[in-house]
Amino acid sequence: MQKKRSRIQIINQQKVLDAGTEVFAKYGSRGATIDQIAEMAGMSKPNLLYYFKSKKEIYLAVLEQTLNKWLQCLMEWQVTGSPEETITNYINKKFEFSRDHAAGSRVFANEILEGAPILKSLLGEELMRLVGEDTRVIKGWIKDDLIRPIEPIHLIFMIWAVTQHYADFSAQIETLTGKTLDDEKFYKQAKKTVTQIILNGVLK
Amino acid sequence: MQKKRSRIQIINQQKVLDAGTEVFAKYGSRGATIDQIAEMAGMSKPNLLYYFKSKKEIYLAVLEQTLNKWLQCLMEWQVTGSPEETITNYINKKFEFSRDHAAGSRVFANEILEGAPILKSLLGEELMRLVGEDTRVIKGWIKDDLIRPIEPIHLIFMIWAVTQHYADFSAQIETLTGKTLDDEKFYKQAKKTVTQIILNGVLK
DNA sequence: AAAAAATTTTACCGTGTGGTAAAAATATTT
DNA sequence: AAATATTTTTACCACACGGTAAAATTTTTT
Repeated sequence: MQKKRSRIQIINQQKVLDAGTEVFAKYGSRGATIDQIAEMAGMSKPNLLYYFKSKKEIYLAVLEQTLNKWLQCLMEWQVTGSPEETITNYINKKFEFSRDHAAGSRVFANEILEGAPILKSLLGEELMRLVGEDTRVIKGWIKDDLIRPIEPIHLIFMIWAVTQHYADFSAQIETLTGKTLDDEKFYKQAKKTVTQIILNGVLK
Repeated sequence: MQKKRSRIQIINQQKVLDAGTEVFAKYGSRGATIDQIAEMAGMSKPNLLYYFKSKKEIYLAVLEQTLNKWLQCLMEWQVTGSPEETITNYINKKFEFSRDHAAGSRVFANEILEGAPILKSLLGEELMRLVGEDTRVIKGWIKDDLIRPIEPIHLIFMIWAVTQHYADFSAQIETLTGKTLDDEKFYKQAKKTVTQIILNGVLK
């Protein structure tokens, strides 16, 4: 039986989550410090610890928040129409996520680089199930002769890899192109090229 | 005028670089600790600091070692034959790198997530030049009507993204498939699927 | 307006971490 | 074998970092 969160609580907890996302995205759960997060959130360290009682608790909350958004993204697509439509839609969603939750994507990247100790248990079955579904859909397409015979899991990885790349490695991309996904024109160009190559790559 | 490095020096410096690569790969330059590196290298912290006088120095040495291997990989390919041959060869080389230098790839990933403060200056021009060359080659192919008209830079990013994904996110890949690139069969399957999709994606 | 509850600040503490000094031990050269 | 140079260990130090206690302040309720 939880008491209703006060106005200030709601605001400040979100401030901490936002700041935490930025800092964890850059330095990972180990490299990030409470002081950094507190400063970015615009409050003193003890004040921050009034809302989250430890660094680990902030990290877990950040991971969970990001996770929910990510899972939602993965589930939002539908096998409504043709493979072409479905894949296009899937890539769209993933690109949108990379643009709108770049920091979150990087928090994930850091967590996985650390061996995914938390994500493994947080995601566990859930992701396996989702990937299983996707694999089955793709296998169906192959059986129905709608796409070339490829190993489904690697197509999924390809799409994840490429879309996440634009979020996770934006620092590199920016040095090389001067652009990020925030640049509308660049965003569309990247999405178009990737979609084109993957579609032509798998469609018969 | 450097004095000749002793037998023990050569062995132990390499031990530190190897251990450093592993630890920095997991926790990044900030999250990694000298103690961790020393333990993994099988020596005491002061002993390690006898060979490298600071954490930063270890990190720079690790980055540089990895960078050289990576640049070599990027330069090893040749525009000898057809786009098909060339791209296949390029993907091959990148996959090989991901398998044989997975930890190094992760060190890079961490560095870029941190904003690439060191890599930016270490790579600077070099990478720009290399990418510029690749871009020009691809543009040539398009002009000669050998491949579809795509935006070259995104094709390059795609290949980097996918190949690096298998090294950087191997923890995730392992939970989902139970395999890594060390598994010969999985390695070949991944390479084959990725090559197939990209070739079909760009070839006319 | 007074009382109660929630929030923020100040002043800390123990531990982890980067790094050093100097003695002890080991290798190498003479 | 003695002398010298190199390597390793022991014993530290200062500061960063995670976290706490309690007083001071602000907000909300009565």
